[in-house]
Amino acid sequence: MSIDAFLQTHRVPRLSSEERSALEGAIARTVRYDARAVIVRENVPLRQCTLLLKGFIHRYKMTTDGKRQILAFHIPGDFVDLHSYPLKHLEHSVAASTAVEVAVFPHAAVRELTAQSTRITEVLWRSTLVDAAINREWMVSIGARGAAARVAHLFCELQLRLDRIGGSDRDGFDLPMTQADLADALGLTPVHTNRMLRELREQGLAEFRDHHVTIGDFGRLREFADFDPGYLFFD
Amino acid sequence: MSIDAFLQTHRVPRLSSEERSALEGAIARTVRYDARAVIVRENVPLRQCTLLLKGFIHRYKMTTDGKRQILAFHIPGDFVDLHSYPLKHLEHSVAASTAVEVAVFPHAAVRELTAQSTRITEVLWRSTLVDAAINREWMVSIGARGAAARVAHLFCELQLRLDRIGGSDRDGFDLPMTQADLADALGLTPVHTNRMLRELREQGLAEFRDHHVTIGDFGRLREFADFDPGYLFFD
DNA sequence: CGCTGCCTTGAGGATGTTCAATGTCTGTGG
DNA sequence: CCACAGACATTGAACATCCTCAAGGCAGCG
Repeated sequence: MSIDAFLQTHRVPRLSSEERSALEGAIARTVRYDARAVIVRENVPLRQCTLLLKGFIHRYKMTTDGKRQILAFHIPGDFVDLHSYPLKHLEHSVAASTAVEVAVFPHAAVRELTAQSTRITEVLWRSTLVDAAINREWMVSIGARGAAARVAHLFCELQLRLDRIGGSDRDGFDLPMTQADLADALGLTPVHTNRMLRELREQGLAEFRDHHVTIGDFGRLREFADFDPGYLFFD
Repeated sequence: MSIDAFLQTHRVPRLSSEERSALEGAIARTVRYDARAVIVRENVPLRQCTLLLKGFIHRYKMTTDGKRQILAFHIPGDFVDLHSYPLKHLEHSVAASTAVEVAVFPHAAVRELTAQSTRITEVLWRSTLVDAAINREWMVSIGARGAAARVAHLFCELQLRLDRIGGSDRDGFDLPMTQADLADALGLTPVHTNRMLRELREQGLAEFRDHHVTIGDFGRLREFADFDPGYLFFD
């Protein structure tokens, strides 16, 4: 049952129950990490991938002058570093945003899965490519959208992704990051992120307080953010 | 022989001559496009992928208010939209930067390849993930590097990628884009890009003139740009 | 010629950053 | 129970970076 969220996130193509249990069977073990623990360090050879079961994870890269760019936020059901299977190592690091529980898939088990079923292979491959599509949309946000829209766009994305796995509540969702984390994801400073959050709040678009995002009117936020969910590939 | 550049870009794992010819055999035909032709339009169902043989291609996405973010530049040997195979359609568009020649791989042929050889599958999967790694590095550039370093970083990347396929010359490489194209890739305005190019020129780091980039001292440019080629996965 | 596309430069302004100070909350140790 | 430290949020003021608007230059081309 531990891969339910993964399957919800990637509905296409549907897998048979044999395929589902083959996937489940590839899990070697589950592991817990404390908040802020570094799960994968860049450039270290890897022999396993991790699927996130509980909590939040982020991926990031540091520049020489000490700036951190957060590359992705991951929620339960995300195959956080499946791309380490074809790549053998990662060029960025992976860390726990909160206390997390992950399922470990040894590369050897992934290899067996792909040898046995081209359908499973396509589902796995596809999931790495949806991550890439999200990366690209973030490029658009950081490169071409103003700061306030950038914050709003991230909130829209997380709302929909969390909806899909039952991780949201009536009027928003829990977001365990700090404003400084958001800033590093959005290519802004913490100070300016704070001001943009105030603007969203004053305009009644969204509020971020006590690690919870409250969205009054999703349609209005979506329009403000220039948000089109197509890139999430929920088909 | 048309996939030589692809194999040079993705040296690992090495393929047997049977695997190479299987890859070659999956090519249905080659097609030419004029400069600026749109090769793939976003959200249109696709039944084939294109491998770039000659010329330059870029991928891009438009925002509602008319800004264009260029997501990637492709050079010969790049499997431009292989990710359309697992995804079935793209969330962005693909266009020819110059007159180009591409090899067409029907999705059905890719499916046969993956059914026959897990090694080929891994090579193809890997190539889509190297593209994603480049996307992530661009996120770092746009989000965390100053404008001048951003331009320099792009030049470093293209130099190394072109070196690998024999597309560079002694002191630089041909780059058919306009300054406005570079601007849209870097998240800058054309005016500011122009000023950053002047700065690089005045500092003796790099010169962009007549669609040619001349790099005096790669080491110095690399340091200026905070460039680390690890993300290109040339192992 | 007189377009058109692209590059270049200047001046002024918007957006986002930096630096610094203050407030709040929480956990910790005396 | 209180004092204190640390992490995070918030605000102001000055500043840097990058953008916008506008004009002019140059080359290629019908």
